[in-house]
Amino acid sequence: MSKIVSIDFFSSDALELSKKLLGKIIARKINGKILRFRIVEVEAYLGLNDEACHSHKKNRQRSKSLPMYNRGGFSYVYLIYGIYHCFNVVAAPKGDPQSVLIRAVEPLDKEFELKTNGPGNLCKALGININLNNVDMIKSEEIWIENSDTADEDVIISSKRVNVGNSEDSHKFLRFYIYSNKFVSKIDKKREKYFLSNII
DNA sequence: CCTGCGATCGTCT
DNA sequence: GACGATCGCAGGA
Repeated sequence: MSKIVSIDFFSSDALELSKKLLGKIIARKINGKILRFRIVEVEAYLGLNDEACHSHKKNRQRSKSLPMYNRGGFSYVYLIYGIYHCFNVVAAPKGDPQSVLIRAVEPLDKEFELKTNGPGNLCKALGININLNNVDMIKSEEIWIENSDTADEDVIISSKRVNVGNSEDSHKFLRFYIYSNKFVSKIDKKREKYFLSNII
Protein backbone atom coordinates (compact mmCIF):
# COMPACT_ATOMS: atom_id res chain seq x y z
CA MET A 1 0.00 0.00 0.00
CA SER A 2 1.45 3.32 -1.07
CA LYS A 3 0.24 6.82 -0.31
CA ILE A 4 -0.90 8.74 -3.37
CA VAL A 5 1.09 11.99 -3.44
CA SER A 6 0.64 12.88 -7.10
CA ILE A 7 -1.13 16.18 -7.69
CA ASP A 8 -1.76 14.83 -11.17
CA PHE A 9 -3.88 11.98 -9.82
CA PHE A 10 -6.24 14.40 -8.06
CA SER A 11 -6.30 16.94 -10.89
CA SER A 12 -8.73 14.92 -12.99
CA ASP A 13 -12.25 16.26 -13.17
CA ALA A 14 -14.69 14.83 -10.63
CA LEU A 15 -16.14 12.32 -13.07
CA GLU A 16 -12.75 10.77 -13.83
CA LEU A 17 -11.55 10.98 -10.25
CA SER A 18 -14.65 9.27 -8.90
CA LYS A 19 -13.92 6.23 -11.06
CA LYS A 20 -10.25 6.26 -10.12
CA LEU A 21 -11.07 6.43 -6.40
CA LEU A 22 -13.28 3.34 -6.44
CA GLY A 23 -11.21 0.49 -5.00
CA LYS A 24 -8.58 2.86 -3.57
CA ILE A 25 -7.84 3.03 0.15
CA ILE A 26 -8.59 5.71 2.72
CA ALA A 27 -5.98 5.60 5.47
CA ARG A 28 -6.97 7.25 8.72
CA LYS A 29 -5.01 7.66 11.93
CA ILE A 30 -7.32 7.01 14.88
CA ASN A 31 -5.91 7.02 18.42
CA GLY A 32 -2.41 6.75 17.01
CA LYS A 33 -3.28 3.69 14.97
CA ILE A 34 -3.59 3.69 11.18
CA LEU A 35 -6.76 2.01 9.91
CA ARG A 36 -7.56 1.36 6.27
CA PHE A 37 -10.81 1.36 4.32
CA ARG A 38 -11.58 0.47 0.72
CA ILE A 39 -13.72 2.97 -1.19
CA VAL A 40 -16.77 1.16 -2.60
CA GLU A 41 -19.26 3.95 -3.40
CA VAL A 42 -18.79 7.54 -4.63
CA GLU A 43 -20.63 10.43 -6.28
CA ALA A 44 -19.21 13.06 -8.64
CA TYR A 45 -20.07 16.74 -8.15
CA LEU A 46 -19.07 18.70 -11.21
CA GLY A 47 -18.77 22.28 -10.00
CA LEU A 48 -20.05 25.58 -11.37
CA ASN A 49 -22.41 24.08 -13.94
CA ASP A 50 -23.77 21.21 -11.84
CA GLU A 51 -27.04 22.29 -10.25
CA ALA A 52 -26.77 19.61 -7.57
CA CYS A 53 -23.33 20.81 -6.49
CA HIS A 54 -22.70 23.11 -3.52
CA SER A 55 -20.44 25.23 -5.70
CA HIS A 56 -23.00 25.72 -8.48
CA LYS A 57 -23.24 29.30 -9.73
CA LYS A 58 -26.67 29.99 -8.30
CA ASN A 59 -26.16 28.16 -5.04
CA ARG A 60 -26.15 30.16 -1.84
CA GLN A 61 -23.50 28.15 0.02
CA ARG A 62 -20.48 30.22 -0.92
CA SER A 63 -18.43 30.08 2.25
CA LYS A 64 -19.28 26.44 2.91
CA SER A 65 -17.97 25.27 -0.44
CA LEU A 66 -14.73 27.29 -0.44
CA PRO A 67 -12.51 24.20 0.09
CA MET A 68 -13.72 22.88 -3.27
CA TYR A 69 -11.78 25.71 -4.95
CA ASN A 70 -8.48 24.24 -3.81
CA ARG A 71 -6.53 22.03 -6.15
CA GLY A 72 -7.40 18.36 -6.16
CA GLY A 73 -6.29 16.37 -3.15
CA PHE A 74 -7.75 18.57 -0.44
CA SER A 75 -10.64 17.44 1.74
CA TYR A 76 -14.09 19.03 1.80
CA VAL A 77 -16.09 18.16 4.92
CA TYR A 78 -19.37 19.73 5.98
CA LEU A 79 -22.14 19.28 8.53
CA ILE A 80 -25.43 18.02 7.12
CA TYR A 81 -28.83 18.06 8.84
CA GLY A 82 -27.11 19.29 11.97
CA ILE A 83 -26.14 15.72 12.81
CA TYR A 84 -23.89 14.05 10.27
CA HIS A 85 -20.84 15.01 8.28
CA CYS A 86 -20.05 14.29 4.62
CA PHE A 87 -16.51 13.74 3.34
CA ASN A 88 -15.37 14.73 -0.15
CA VAL A 89 -12.11 14.47 -2.07
CA VAL A 90 -11.58 17.71 -4.00
CA ALA A 91 -10.92 17.21 -7.73
CA ALA A 92 -9.55 19.32 -10.61
CA PRO A 93 -6.97 22.15 -10.59
CA LYS A 94 -7.18 25.12 -8.21
CA GLY A 95 -10.14 27.39 -8.96
CA ASP A 96 -12.34 24.67 -10.47
CA PRO A 97 -14.65 23.65 -7.59
CA GLN A 98 -15.34 19.96 -8.21
CA SER A 99 -15.33 17.10 -5.73
CA VAL A 100 -16.07 13.43 -5.16
CA LEU A 101 -18.35 12.49 -2.27
CA ILE A 102 -17.26 9.29 -0.53
CA ARG A 103 -20.51 7.44 0.18
CA ALA A 104 -19.34 4.08 1.53
CA VAL A 105 -16.15 2.25 2.48
CA GLU A 106 -15.25 -1.31 3.44
CA PRO A 107 -13.10 -1.69 6.57
CA LEU A 108 -9.92 -3.68 5.87
CA ASP A 109 -9.17 -4.27 9.55
CA LYS A 110 -11.16 -7.26 10.71
CA GLU A 111 -11.74 -5.93 14.18
CA PHE A 112 -13.42 -2.74 12.93
CA GLU A 113 -17.10 -2.98 13.74
CA LEU A 114 -18.68 0.43 13.19
CA LYS A 115 -21.05 0.99 10.28
CA THR A 116 -19.42 2.50 7.20
CA ASN A 117 -22.32 2.36 4.72
CA GLY A 118 -23.45 5.84 3.71
CA PRO A 119 -21.66 9.21 3.95
CA GLY A 120 -22.94 10.06 7.43
CA ASN A 121 -22.14 6.69 8.92
CA LEU A 122 -18.64 6.49 7.51
CA CYS A 123 -17.71 9.95 8.79
CA LYS A 124 -18.94 9.00 12.24
CA ALA A 125 -17.03 5.70 12.12
CA LEU A 126 -13.76 7.28 10.92
CA GLY A 127 -13.99 10.25 13.26
CA ILE A 128 -14.25 12.70 10.36
CA ASN A 129 -15.63 16.06 11.41
CA ILE A 130 -15.18 19.73 10.57
CA ASN A 131 -11.63 19.60 11.98
CA LEU A 132 -10.70 17.56 8.92
CA ASN A 133 -12.19 20.07 6.49
CA ASN A 134 -9.83 21.70 4.00
CA VAL A 135 -6.76 19.57 4.74
CA ASP A 136 -4.24 18.65 2.04
CA MET A 137 -4.40 14.86 1.94
CA ILE A 138 -1.15 14.73 -0.01
CA LYS A 139 0.60 16.03 3.12
CA SER A 140 -1.73 15.10 5.99
CA GLU A 141 -0.72 12.51 8.57
CA GLU A 142 -4.33 12.22 9.77
CA ILE A 143 -6.03 11.09 6.56
CA TRP A 144 -4.80 10.22 3.06
CA ILE A 145 -5.45 8.06 0.01
CA GLU A 146 -3.47 4.95 -0.92
CA ASN A 147 -3.23 2.60 -3.85
CA SER A 148 -4.49 -0.90 -3.21
CA ASP A 149 -1.83 -3.62 -3.20
CA THR A 150 -4.25 -6.11 -4.73
CA ALA A 151 -5.61 -5.97 -8.26
CA ASP A 152 -9.36 -5.62 -7.91
CA GLU A 153 -11.63 -6.87 -10.64
CA ASP A 154 -14.90 -5.25 -9.82
CA VAL A 155 -18.07 -4.68 -11.76
CA ILE A 156 -19.01 -1.02 -11.47
CA ILE A 157 -22.64 0.14 -11.41
CA SER A 158 -23.71 3.72 -12.11
CA SER A 159 -26.92 5.33 -10.89
CA LYS A 160 -28.47 8.68 -10.09
CA ARG A 161 -27.06 10.54 -7.12
CA VAL A 162 -28.92 10.22 -3.83
CA ASN A 163 -31.06 13.04 -2.40
CA VAL A 164 -29.96 15.81 -4.75
CA GLY A 165 -33.38 17.20 -5.58
CA ASN A 166 -35.04 17.41 -8.97
CA SER A 167 -32.90 19.57 -11.19
CA GLU A 168 -31.90 18.53 -14.69
CA ASP A 169 -28.50 17.53 -13.33
CA SER A 170 -30.01 15.32 -10.63
CA HIS A 171 -30.97 12.83 -13.33
CA LYS A 172 -27.41 12.25 -14.49
CA PHE A 173 -25.75 8.96 -13.59
CA LEU A 174 -22.94 10.34 -11.44
CA ARG A 175 -23.02 7.81 -8.62
CA PHE A 176 -20.72 4.79 -8.92
CA TYR A 177 -20.43 1.73 -6.74
CA ILE A 178 -18.96 -1.75 -6.68
CA TYR A 179 -21.54 -4.32 -7.62
CA SER A 180 -22.74 -6.60 -4.81
CA ASN A 181 -20.43 -5.06 -2.23
CA LYS A 182 -22.31 -5.32 1.05
CA PHE A 183 -21.16 -1.92 2.30
CA VAL A 184 -22.89 0.03 -0.50
CA SER A 185 -25.45 2.34 1.10
CA LYS A 186 -28.46 1.39 -0.98
CA ILE A 187 -29.30 -0.06 -4.34
CA ASP A 188 -32.18 0.28 -6.77
CA LYS A 189 -32.24 -2.80 -8.96
CA LYS A 190 -34.62 -1.23 -11.46
CA ARG A 191 -32.64 1.92 -12.07
CA GLU A 192 -29.05 0.86 -11.70
CA LYS A 193 -27.05 0.57 -14.87
CA TYR A 194 -24.10 -1.58 -15.63
CA PHE A 195 -21.21 0.75 -16.30
CA LEU A 196 -17.96 -1.07 -16.85
CA SER A 197 -16.12 -4.07 -15.50
CA ASN A 198 -12.66 -5.30 -14.62
CA ILE A 199 -11.44 -2.02 -13.26
CA ILE A 200 -7.97 -2.24 -11.84
C1' DC B 1 -33.99 38.85 14.65
C1' DC B 2 -36.48 35.13 12.41
C1' DT B 3 -37.20 31.64 9.00
C1' DG B 4 -36.17 27.77 5.94
C1' DC B 5 -33.42 24.18 4.57
C1' DG B 6 -29.94 20.41 3.58
C1' DA B 7 -25.00 15.45 -0.87
C1' DT B 8 -28.52 11.58 6.27
C1' DC B 9 -30.17 7.84 9.03
C1' DG B 10 -32.86 4.94 12.03
C1' DT B 11 -37.41 3.97 13.12
C1' DC B 12 -42.09 3.41 12.34
C1' DT B 13 -46.26 2.35 9.39
C1' DG C 1 -42.73 5.41 2.02
C1' DA C 2 -42.79 9.00 5.68
C1' DC C 3 -40.93 11.41 9.49
C1' DG C 4 -38.12 13.71 13.03
C1' DA C 5 -33.58 14.90 15.08
C1' DT C 6 -30.56 19.11 15.06
C1' DC C 7 -27.57 23.18 13.60
C1' DG C 8 -24.84 26.51 10.70
C1' DC C 9 -25.71 29.59 7.26
C1' DA C 10 -28.00 32.62 3.86
C1' DG C 11 -31.65 35.67 2.98
C1' DG C 12 -35.13 38.77 4.22
C1' DA C 13 -37.35 42.17 7.46
